Amino acid sequence: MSKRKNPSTNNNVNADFCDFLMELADYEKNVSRNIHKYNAYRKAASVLAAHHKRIESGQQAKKLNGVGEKISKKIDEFLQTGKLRKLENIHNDEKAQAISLLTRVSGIGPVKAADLIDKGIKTLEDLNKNQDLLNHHQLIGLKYFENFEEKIPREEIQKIEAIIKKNILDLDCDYTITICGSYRRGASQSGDIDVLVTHPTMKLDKEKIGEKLLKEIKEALGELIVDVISMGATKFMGVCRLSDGHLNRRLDIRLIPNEQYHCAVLYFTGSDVFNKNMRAHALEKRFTLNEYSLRPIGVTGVHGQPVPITSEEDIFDYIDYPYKKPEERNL
DNA sequence: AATAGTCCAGG
DNA sequence: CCTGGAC
Repeated sequence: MSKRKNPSTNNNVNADFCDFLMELADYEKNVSRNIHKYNAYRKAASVLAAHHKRIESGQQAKKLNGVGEKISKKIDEFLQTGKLRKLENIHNDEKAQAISLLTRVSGIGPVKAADLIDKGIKTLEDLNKNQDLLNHHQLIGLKYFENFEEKIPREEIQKIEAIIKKNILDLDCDYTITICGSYRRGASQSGDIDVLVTHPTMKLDKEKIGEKLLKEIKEALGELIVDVISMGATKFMGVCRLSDGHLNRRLDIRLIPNEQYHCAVLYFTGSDVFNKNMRAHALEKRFTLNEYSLRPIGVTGVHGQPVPITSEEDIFDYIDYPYKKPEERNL
């Protein structure tokens, strides 16, 4: 997923509130470094986005779970004046603006951004002149700054998918490959490409095998891969590009042990809200569901052994949850 | 009190 | 080992 994220904005009658709340959220995370305020603003934005009636007053908003006194007052101020003093101040604060810019570079977080600004580095040009201060990931983030903020059209991912599948299956036809994320849910564009791979020899007990397989896979993709951000035993993070006329795209590849593949595909397909709902339902049925497994919870509260899963549908069946196709998981 | 938890880089 | 950052 890309670094810039906004709450589902199609036909959202409260979008203007959500916009300023999300901006305040980013400010709290990146500048104030207050993760709890960040979460609070995001929660308020998401509950407002889900509310299909236009909010007419702070008092109305306050009835929603996640909106308290402070945000309610901000909504009143925004309704009355069309702006927020707090946000105006932030816009006029040079340092805050510089941090907001620098943290848009992949690999630069709030700590690194503050450190750079202490050294007088505030713009992308400054970064370009001081590349010695950046690690490998940050250099790639800078190199592809504009590309990484562009959405990827579905048709392009389809082409990349075909190449990835062909190359990996040529290597060994026993691989199973699934592109997850919003692409699997049918989205017309996505922020990045998230590939899950498994192989019959990838068993839970023998972990060692992963490093070799992942390197082989990366090599097999050849010139599709234009940069590597990180590469471990189970996860590759990098950059890919189709040969002509295309942008550089974020690509992640994860090697998953066999036993966990369907749970991982479910998890990485999302959406976040869908996962949360499904996990809550699992709990009601006394199961615990995560990215790795589905396990029963005994009467004593002890987690049992993972249930054997042979398909994504299995997971739904076990917990009596009506099966939803990936396209129906866009919550 | 606040969502969780893991992977990888780098020091 | 720990921290930062991404997911």
